Amino acid sequence: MHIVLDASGPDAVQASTIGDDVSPPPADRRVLARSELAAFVRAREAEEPRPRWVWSDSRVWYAPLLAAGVRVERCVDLRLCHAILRASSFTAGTALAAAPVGPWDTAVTIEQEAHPDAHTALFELDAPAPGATPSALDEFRQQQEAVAASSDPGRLRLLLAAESAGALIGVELRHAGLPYSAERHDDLLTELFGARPAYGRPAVLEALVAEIRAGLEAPDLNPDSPPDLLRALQRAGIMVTSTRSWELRRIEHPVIAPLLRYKKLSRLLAANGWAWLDSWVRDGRFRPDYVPGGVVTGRWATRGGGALQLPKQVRGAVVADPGWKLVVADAAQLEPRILAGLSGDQAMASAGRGKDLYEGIVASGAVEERAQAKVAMLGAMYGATSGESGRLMPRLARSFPRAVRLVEEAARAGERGEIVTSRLGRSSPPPGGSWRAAQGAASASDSTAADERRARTLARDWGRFTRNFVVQASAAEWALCWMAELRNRLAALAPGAELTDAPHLVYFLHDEVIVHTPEALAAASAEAVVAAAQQAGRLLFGGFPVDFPVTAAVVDSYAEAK
DNA sequence: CACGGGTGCGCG
DNA sequence: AAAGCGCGCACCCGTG
Repeated sequence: MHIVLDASGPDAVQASTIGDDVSPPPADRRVLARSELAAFVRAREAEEPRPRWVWSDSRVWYAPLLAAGVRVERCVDLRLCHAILRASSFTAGTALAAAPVGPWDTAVTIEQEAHPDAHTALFELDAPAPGATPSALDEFRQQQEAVAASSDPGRLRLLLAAESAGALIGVELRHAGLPYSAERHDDLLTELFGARPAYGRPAVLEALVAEIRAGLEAPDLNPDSPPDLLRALQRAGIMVTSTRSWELRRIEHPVIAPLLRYKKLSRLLAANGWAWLDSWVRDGRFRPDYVPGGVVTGRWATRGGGALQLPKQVRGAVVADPGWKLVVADAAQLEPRILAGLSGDQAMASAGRGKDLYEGIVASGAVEERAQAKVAMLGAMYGATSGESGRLMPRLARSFPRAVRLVEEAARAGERGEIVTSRLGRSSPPPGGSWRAAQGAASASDSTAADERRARTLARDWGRFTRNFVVQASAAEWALCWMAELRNRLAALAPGAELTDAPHLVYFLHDEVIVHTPEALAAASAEAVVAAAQQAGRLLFGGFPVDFPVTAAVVDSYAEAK
């Protein structure tokens, strides 16, 4: 059963109840005052079977519900599902895919323009004004039609359900927040920089700047300016072509040590210093703005707060509440395992049976050392052409021909300008106009060698993107299934409890999750994490025997895990 | 003064 | 060891 929510006025919501066959008119259709919505949803969630809520955008509809203490089990996030169905090769030729660009394609932009400050907007966002967005019911019907007419309705249904679950989780993560000790963070900063300065650089950084200026005999040097710094280095006889740390690290010169130290410290201060603490941590919680589906591959993005770049250096400030624990879990070698499943490569799957896939590759005899196995796998998935990684490719291809063939074919398709598709049906965007123009110019009768070189470079670049897309996008699908399963299992550990009174997800990082749980349920939460990973593997790859081991550490602080 | 591209570095 | 995928963010600097 579905209940479709539509804004039907500034203060009114229309709720239409429809069955699994979405074509007949709604069995029930009612208009509610917005103030009645939370109670209505709460009541429906208490009945069996629970409905699947169908709405335009989970951030708009779900955040106020959560704020009112109401959780939902399932939804359809029409905006996210629309984006998938528009682009998927599975739905090519359906009415939805063929329709001209419409409001469902631009909804995000409209919201962003109306509410540029997403940080505060989350809880203030209103449902789209009537007329701004066409009927959710109509859109839902068109989406169902597209799925039914697609080449693989089963996989697409799973993808849409997982994507929608992700949308709910994104809102819940923001609502719960990551338990974060501002005090510990402040202690760390104070230890590194001294007391917080009222303005300007902390004394520690100022001293390093003085040391660097003296060492390079450049009294006015601004070490934050790469061109300025590069000139000063070269004047001092240090022949580097950039100011990147890894390049500087190879130079022997007394100025290098303070310079590298300055770079490391100033980076930490700029990205996660006191200013970051002030804007993003409040009441013991870090609340970043997650954007499910924000990356072309279906990975999540973040807007503000930099949640997906939380440096290892500060993870000690992520601490469980008293009487609570963190379950920190990550999927071991997720992407190579995904590749094994995608390609049906039995040899690679068996290399990954048990714990460490890279050790398994060594045991298979393809390479001698774990580090080689890792660099070779990454090279295969990213399209390395040179260096150690490039040299190892033939050996990898000999031992794992199916896996390597799959990524090679994805790369060739991209080079031809074709789209590629993930396990469950997310397709890559086609290359843009300038890409096509460059290919056209290279094959024209009057093309120059430069035209051809440029076209070839662009084609190879795009091939590396599509090569990686099939793996990264499928891994993102696995992660969504993992989290969706986990969310259900955690909810079952404490039926009826409010989100933050029971074990709940507080962090997600591509192949890693953190659960915040009362101590008594920590072991059960850790088991749920592991079981959910196995279920995700079955959802994506059915009976194909590829393992997805996850480590699940029960800890007080994020820094204690691995 | 705002904006956009480039650089560098944090994460997976 | 430092190229090969996907990001976000701070900062610099040139341009309008």
